[in-house]
Amino acid sequence: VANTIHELFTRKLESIGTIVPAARDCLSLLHGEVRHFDAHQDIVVDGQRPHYCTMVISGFVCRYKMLSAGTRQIMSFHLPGDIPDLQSLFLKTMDHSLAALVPSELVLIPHRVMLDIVQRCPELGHLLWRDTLIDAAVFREWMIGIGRRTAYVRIAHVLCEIIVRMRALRLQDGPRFDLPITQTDIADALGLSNVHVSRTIRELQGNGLLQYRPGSITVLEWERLKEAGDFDPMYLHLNRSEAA
Amino acid sequence: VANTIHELFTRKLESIGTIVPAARDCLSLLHGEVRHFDAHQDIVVDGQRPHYCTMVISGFVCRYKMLSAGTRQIMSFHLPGDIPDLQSLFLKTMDHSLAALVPSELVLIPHRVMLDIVQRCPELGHLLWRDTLIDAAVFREWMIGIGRRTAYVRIAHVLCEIIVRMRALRLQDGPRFDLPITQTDIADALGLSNVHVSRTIRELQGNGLLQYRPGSITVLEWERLKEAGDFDPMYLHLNRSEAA
DNA sequence: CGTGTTATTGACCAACATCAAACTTAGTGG
DNA sequence: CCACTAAGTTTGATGTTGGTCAATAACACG
Repeated sequence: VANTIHELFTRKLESIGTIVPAARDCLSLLHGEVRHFDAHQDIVVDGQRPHYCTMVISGFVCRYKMLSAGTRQIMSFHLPGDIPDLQSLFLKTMDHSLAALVPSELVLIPHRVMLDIVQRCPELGHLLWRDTLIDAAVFREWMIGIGRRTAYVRIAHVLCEIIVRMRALRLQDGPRFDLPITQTDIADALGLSNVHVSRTIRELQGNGLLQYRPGSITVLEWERLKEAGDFDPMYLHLNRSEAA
Repeated sequence: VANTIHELFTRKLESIGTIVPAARDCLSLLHGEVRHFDAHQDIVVDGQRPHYCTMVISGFVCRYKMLSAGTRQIMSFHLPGDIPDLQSLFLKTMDHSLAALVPSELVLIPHRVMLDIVQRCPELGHLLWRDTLIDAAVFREWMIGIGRRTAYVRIAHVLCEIIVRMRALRLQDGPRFDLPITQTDIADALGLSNVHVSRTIRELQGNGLLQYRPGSITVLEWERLKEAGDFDPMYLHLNRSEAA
C-alpha cells in the first residue's frame, strides 16, 4: 500500500502544481496508519481535536455538518489522493465532520509528520497551502451555485466538477464515470431536496446530456453539459486544462 | 500610517493566534504602497494576475463574483486588518473580484515582501496559513446558511458574525455598530433578493432583536439574536471567546 | 430644494419543499 | 430459484418560501 500512497499523493500534487526535485525526497517521509471505513461511517467528527490528518487511498469521502434542524449540508467531496482535513493541522478543533460515502481506505498521518515535512521542505509546504486555498475556491464556487443558480444548473455544475477532478487525478476516463453517491447526497450538497434532484436529473437525461444510473453516470454530450452547468474549471486551479 | 498598519495587522493576528517573539521583528518587514479606493470601486478584478496582496486599513471591503446572468454573489466581508486576497500569493489568477463597499484605504503588499516574511519566519507563515483556513471555514458556514437556513436565520447569523469579528478586532463595541452596507449587499451575500431582506429585517426589528438604520445596527437583545441566527462563533476559530 | 440612492410595500408568481405512495434493484437467506 | 428486505429512485398532489415587478417613501447630499 505504501507505494500506492506516494503514487496517489504525487499525482494529486502534480495536478495542482510542480514538485521540485528536493521535495520528492521529503514526500517519501509521508506515512501513517492505514484504516478501513465502512459506508456512512464517520472518519473525523465535528468538535473533535484530532492529532492526525487523513489521506484518501480508495473510496469516496465527504465533509458535512448536521444542523440543529436535523438537516445535513455536505460541503465537499473527496477522491483518492486528497487530504480532506489538512486544515486540522492549524485549526485544532473540527468545525464539521468527515465521513465515507462508500467503503473507503484512508491513511492517518500524524500532525507531527506533516509539520516535519512542511518544515524540512517549504516548497512542499507551499504546495499544501495552495491545496487548502483551492479547497476554499471550491467552497466559493459552491456558494455561488447554492446562492444564485437554479437546481438544473447547479446539478450539471457539480457533476462537471467531479468529472474534471477525476480526470485530473487520472482515476477515470472515458464517458462513463463510477460515481458512488446517491441523489440524496447530491441534494444535501446542493441545498436541495432529494425529490427535486431526481426530477432535475431526469430533465438532464431528457435533454440528452447524460445518463444516470445509481452508482454511475455516462456523459453523452460533454460540451453541452458544461454549458448547462455554467461550468468554467478555472476555479479548480489545475495545472493543465484537463477540462478540454 | 505605518504605525497603524502594523498595529492593525498585529491586532488581527492576535485575534486568531499567538505571535511568537521572533515573529514580531519579521512583522515589521511588512510594507507597501497605500492607496485610496472610492465606494464601489474594484480593488482587484476577476481574471487578473496581481503581483501583490492587499490589507485593509480603513473602510469595508467585499469579495464577489458576477454571474453570466448578471447577478452578483458576495462571498465575504472584510474589516481593517484583514488581507482579503492573501490567496493570490499561491493562486496566481484571481477567480473573483475584490471591491470597496465604502471609501476605503488599503496597503498593496508585493508578493515578494509576503514571501520573504513567510520564509524568514515560518511561525508567521503558519499564522497566515491559519488565517486562510479560517477564511475557508467562514465560506463553509455561509454555504450551510445559504443551503439550509431560512432567510430569517441567515440574516441574523451574518449580522452576528460581523459583530463578533468587529469586537475581536476591537474596532467597535457597545450595542451600536457602524455597518456601512446596504440591504442589497446583504441580499447578494446571502443569495436573497433585496426586497426579501427588507421584509425580514423588518421582522427581526418587530421581534425586538435589533434596530436597523441605514449605515448602522443597534443590537437590542444579543442572546436572542444569536439564538435566532443559530449562531455558534466556534467556526471563526478566534482566540478568546469574544462572543460572550 | 431637487436628485439620486436606498428602503418599503403590495400584488402576483415560480421554484422548490414536503408528504406519501409506488416502483426498481440488488442483496440475502431459505 | 424464489420470496423477502432494504436502499434508493420516481411520481403525484399540495404547500410555502422567497423572487419579480412596480410604485412609493425616506433620506442624504450638493
